Amino acid sequence: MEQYDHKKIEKKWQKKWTEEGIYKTSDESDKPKEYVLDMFPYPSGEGLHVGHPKGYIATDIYSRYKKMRGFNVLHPMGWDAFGLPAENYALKNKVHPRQAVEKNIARYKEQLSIIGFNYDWDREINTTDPEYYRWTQWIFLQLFKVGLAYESNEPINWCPSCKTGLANEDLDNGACERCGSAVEKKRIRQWVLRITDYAERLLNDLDELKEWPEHIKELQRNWIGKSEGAEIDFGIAGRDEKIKIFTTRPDTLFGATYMVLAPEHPLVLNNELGISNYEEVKKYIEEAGKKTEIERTAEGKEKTGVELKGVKAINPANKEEIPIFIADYVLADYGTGAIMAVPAHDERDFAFAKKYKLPIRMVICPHYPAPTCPVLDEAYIGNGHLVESGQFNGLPNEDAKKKITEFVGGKMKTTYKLRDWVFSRQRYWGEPIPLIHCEKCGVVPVPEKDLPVTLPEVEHYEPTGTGESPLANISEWVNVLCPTCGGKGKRETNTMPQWAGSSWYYLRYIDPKNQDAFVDTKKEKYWSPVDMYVGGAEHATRHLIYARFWHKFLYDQGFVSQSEPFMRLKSPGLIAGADGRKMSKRFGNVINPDDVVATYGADTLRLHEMFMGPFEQGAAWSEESIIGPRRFVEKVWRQAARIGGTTDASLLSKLHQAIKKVGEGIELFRFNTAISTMMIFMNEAEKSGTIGQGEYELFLKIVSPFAPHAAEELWREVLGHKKSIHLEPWPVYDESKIVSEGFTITVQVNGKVRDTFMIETELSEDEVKDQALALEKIKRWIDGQAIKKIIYVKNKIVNIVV
RNA sequence: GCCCGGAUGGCGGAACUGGUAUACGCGCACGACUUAAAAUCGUGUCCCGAAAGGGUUGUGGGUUCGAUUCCCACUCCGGGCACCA
Repeated sequence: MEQYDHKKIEKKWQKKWTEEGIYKTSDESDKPKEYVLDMFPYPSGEGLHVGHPKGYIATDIYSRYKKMRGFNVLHPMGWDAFGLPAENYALKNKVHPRQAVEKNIARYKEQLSIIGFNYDWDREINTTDPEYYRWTQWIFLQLFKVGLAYESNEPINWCPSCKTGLANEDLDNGACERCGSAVEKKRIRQWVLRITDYAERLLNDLDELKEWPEHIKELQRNWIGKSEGAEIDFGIAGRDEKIKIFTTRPDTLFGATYMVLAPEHPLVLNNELGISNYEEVKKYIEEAGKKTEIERTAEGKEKTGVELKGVKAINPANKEEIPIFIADYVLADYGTGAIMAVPAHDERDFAFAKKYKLPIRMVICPHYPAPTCPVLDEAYIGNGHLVESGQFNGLPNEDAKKKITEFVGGKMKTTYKLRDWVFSRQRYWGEPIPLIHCEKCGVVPVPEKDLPVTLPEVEHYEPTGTGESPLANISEWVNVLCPTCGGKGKRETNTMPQWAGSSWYYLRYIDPKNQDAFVDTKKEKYWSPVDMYVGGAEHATRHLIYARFWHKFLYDQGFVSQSEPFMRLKSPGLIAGADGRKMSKRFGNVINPDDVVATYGADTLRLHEMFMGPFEQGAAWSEESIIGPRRFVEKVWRQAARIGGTTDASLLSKLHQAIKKVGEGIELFRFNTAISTMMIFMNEAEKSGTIGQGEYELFLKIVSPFAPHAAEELWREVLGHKKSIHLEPWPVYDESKIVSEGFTITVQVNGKVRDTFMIETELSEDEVKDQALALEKIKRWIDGQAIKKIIYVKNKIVNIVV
């Protein structure tokens, strides 16, 4: 038998598996289905580093295992290729984004293929393929039809020097990352999706996702940020206008000693209140407008504000006239953009009141009845009973919330942090939004039969400088006839964000070539939902919320059969560079999987990444320890030459333990311990010398998901099997073969281990205790002291308390 | 500031529902094979101690016959969110 040489076998089998089509998925099967999905990558120009495949290796092992367990498995891969990264890469390298994407995809695919993944490439999808984005556009039209898409003027980050909109990500401390100019807010016409209509369901249905990690669900809950409170109108002294505020603490209304509006509050912007110091106010508004969100929200920032002179608000609870301020710590787009300030019971209001010497009135006392209310040196935000609150005095504050709200004619109201989803970009490289602006009919959807609205070829795909998409410059594309009235119309020139294509791609894999529908209903019913979804935790809030939103919408429209898309979710911990920092070209710590495969082989890379530690935990790359998994593969290889005779009972026992534990480990994504179990078996096998062929084959099968190439080579070339090991059933372990070699009883005195002894078979409690007490060492430790009690844990421990 | 993780030998980590802490791997040391080296195999490897024994899972307390595991307080590290009324 030849020596193990990964270079001789890995490419060979990858080719053969493709030729034999062993990874083809059938839509018709009596088997139960299992849909195993990776978050698809966007093919950047940098190529894969060694951290990227971690999740793919896990799903590869998992899906191979599920196939062996008799499931019909769907395990596809594709490309999320629209969006800024691809566009920026193209701009930088002076090629068309399409060409850049094609090149990068080819590179990614090659890199993935040499690791030996079992994707069904017949189902490959690409979000930039018109046959794909046709359906992305179609889904948008369905949203539009029911009123979930609307136009609105939304603020964006605008770099006045580059003349382009910037994502938060492209900001460097409030300035443009590229040119360093201060970034402004600019309002621009945008398409927005009403995701907030789904806030309550997106929140509640998290409870049904039993197999999602709790911390990811928590992230989503915080992102949705439900809070229950009240909306209350404050009058303005001597005027008819009212100012609506939102508060979660209507119980503290009597303690409201001033009011704060966001600088962008419409009543202030339009100077509708007769403010006497408007010049000063205007200046503050301008200052606030210049600041980025980052500056406005910096930690521990001193509160600033300006009083609106000549105007007073009326506290509706006690009719007191109170001053009104504007301050940038109040945000225009949360709640109503106005608050009542209760300095005694809110930390921010407290800090502000101290600075501007405003009255602080305590209306909730922790101890009731309090002889006097203590002087506060910080806000009291806890519970208590009401004081100085008229007829509500003495009520527990929780009970007072509703009562006070009703008393002043307010209403209880739920708000969410979640904001509607700004769904347009003024960029070239995205799906065109399939709408036409008609002079007569307004906004008209492109008829479904005319989809896709394809991206036209342009000479310049750089941003235009006007804030409009480059598509706006192509008049022959923009000017069209209105599909409704036949009159003059103009195409919408905004494109969709990268999130669009990734919000439904998992459905397209089910039926990737369907020309008549985004997915066939029957196939969708069979494959949905995704059973196992693996991808980075950085997508916990955005991608996973957007996809859940679209899925629920499609469910409501009757297009899909399940209300949630992803049943089980796992996030791989990040693989950092050897220096402990994030792998990045910038730090020069990037390890390319191609190099690792060339040196050690794909099987070793796969084992190593899974053996590094718990799957969901991060780890630094270490080239030093990869030799361990490599030695393991070599041991398995060498053992094939020692097949013959029989397998002794102890090795047989280890084998069945391994079958059991490896299966459980894969199910639970505990690959590191699964691998150590296999190593233990191999060590034992080496010691015993020979192994029966049947037993060796069983072991090869459990190794095969981890090291598919070596296992296949041994199975077919060395052992002479005709069909692939990857089509074999998973071995059934035999509990009776897992023979125990007796039990080691630990004897403790007062909880400290003093001795151990073996019992061959299970004995009665009294017999074990007698044996323990008879031990010489134990006798010495007890040394005539009175035994208070003896605790016995079956087959494990005797603890003698003296 | 808030939320979520985490802290175990020289290093990565293991320990099922509270029951012998340090499995497995790396590294290191010694030995076998070899003229030699590599590879491989074997033995050892938490700390103190000659031994008996004692100590040890970030720190300090608690519950328990018994705590890496449960509870309280704190320190440090990683991630997320951020003046959300």
